Amino acid sequence: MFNIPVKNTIASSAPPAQDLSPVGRLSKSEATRENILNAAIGLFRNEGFDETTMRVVASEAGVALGLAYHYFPSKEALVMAYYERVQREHRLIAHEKLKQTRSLRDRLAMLFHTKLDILKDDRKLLGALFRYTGNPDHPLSFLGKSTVSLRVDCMGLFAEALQPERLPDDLRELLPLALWALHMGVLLYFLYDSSANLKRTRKLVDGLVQLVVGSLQLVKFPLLRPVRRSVMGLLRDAELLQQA
Amino acid sequence: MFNIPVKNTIASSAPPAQDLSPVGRLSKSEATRENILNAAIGLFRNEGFDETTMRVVASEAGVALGLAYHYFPSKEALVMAYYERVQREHRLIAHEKLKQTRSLRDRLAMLFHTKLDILKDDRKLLGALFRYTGNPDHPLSFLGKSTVSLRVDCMGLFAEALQPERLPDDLRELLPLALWALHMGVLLYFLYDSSANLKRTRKLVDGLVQLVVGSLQLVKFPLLRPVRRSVMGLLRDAELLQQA
DNA sequence: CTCCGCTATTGAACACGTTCAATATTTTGC
DNA sequence: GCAAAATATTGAACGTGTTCAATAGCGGAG
Repeated sequence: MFNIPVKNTIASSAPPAQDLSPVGRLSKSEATRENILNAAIGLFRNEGFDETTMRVVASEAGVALGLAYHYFPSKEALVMAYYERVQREHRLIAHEKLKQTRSLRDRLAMLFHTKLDILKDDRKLLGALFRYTGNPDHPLSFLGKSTVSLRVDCMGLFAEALQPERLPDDLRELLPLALWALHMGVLLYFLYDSSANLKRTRKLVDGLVQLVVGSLQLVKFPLLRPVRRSVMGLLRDAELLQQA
Repeated sequence: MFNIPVKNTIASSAPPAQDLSPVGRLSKSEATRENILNAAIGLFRNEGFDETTMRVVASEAGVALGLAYHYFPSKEALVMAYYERVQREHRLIAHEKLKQTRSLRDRLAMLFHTKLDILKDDRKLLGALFRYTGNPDHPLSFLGKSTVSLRVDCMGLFAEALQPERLPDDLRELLPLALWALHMGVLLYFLYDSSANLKRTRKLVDGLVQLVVGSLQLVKFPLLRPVRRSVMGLLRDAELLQQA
């Protein structure tokens, strides 16, 4: 179900045909799409998501209302497209920095902090992402089936950060999921953080990472293997982890 | 701030003129409100939240569209009113059962399971509650300021369940919040649980409760006091717990 | 009883997200 | 080059949540 973080490496190694034709390397259709998305992101950022109407998005992008719906099935889909960009950028930045970071603690902290760097001015955008949390079947639920790839992508980064550590297999399977969940919690906290420059969120991240790394030492202890087994069993039964 | 379930008792102790006139002990205005709410809940349950229009709610309740908005500021407010009912019912049932339940494990499990009993057919309703998770300032955000009393109420039940246990002070302060958060997580899991009769959610609850009670034994261990202190400090800094 | 103020109630109007049939433009097959 | 198929683009129309000015009904003061 997951472990597909190689996808784009494949794509970038085999350049497609339209690479030369229109502006830059984007086809006209792709350019229009970007246009609309950029207009939307800018407006959402400045005016807020609810305050921005699709009519204004379209007119800001210089196209008709209907065209926005040709490229994006709904207003929230624009936010999801934004988040896909965020994720892509996060992967690019983080993947690079992971190589240069020695300790697990620093690697994890870096992953959290770079994500916050990307999102820091986009609270209003991020908030809209949570709108379908309670609608399991909605294509934009960030817990739903159709957003698997986003989760996998993020978990892949955490797995990479854990790579050099000596870890029992069960933890290596469990931790990316746990860290992804923690990371979602941090994003939620960030949305509610009114302190200047995300001071509180940053501090929380440092504390949590410290705690995670500390607990990890404890949990790796072989004596606790049966406890880990029962937790893994619980999560497998709940289908939060793949069946062994 | 809370503990105000006496409102109508006051009304009935100083009998005004309408005491006999309408149904039960409800004033006409209260009856209309209940009418609209009941119509809404029924429709949400059967047709779904998004599928139900306010016009249908109003006509089902036998009133004009505008009147629904006189009693409820928005469509989602109907769901919040529903959830307040749920919470009240949960308190009534659980408070009673808490007295008859001996072990902590059983008390916690009972709290979770009775809540699920109440909600089991209302997935579609519950889902709408999560709609404003990402809007900190929205009055219906279940993490926001205006819904404090709901959280306090729920945490109170957990505190009550922990009452007879011998616990260090910090844990007594921390656990209700932690259990509330866990309980929200379980509700979210429930929304995504497609197994028959919530089988998976029930099993998850039992496993989690077991895990919580088990960990509690471990965490109570005096040797771990410094760890607890640092966690408490982290949560206080994050203002997730009140300043000491 | 009558007038006044208050609440309950109405329904038309508005703005917005979304749909869709129609039109313009580009691409493809020959 | 040209017809045809595919794609891009338009904007009017629809349904829905929400607002609000206007009306009805009721309870109490004089």
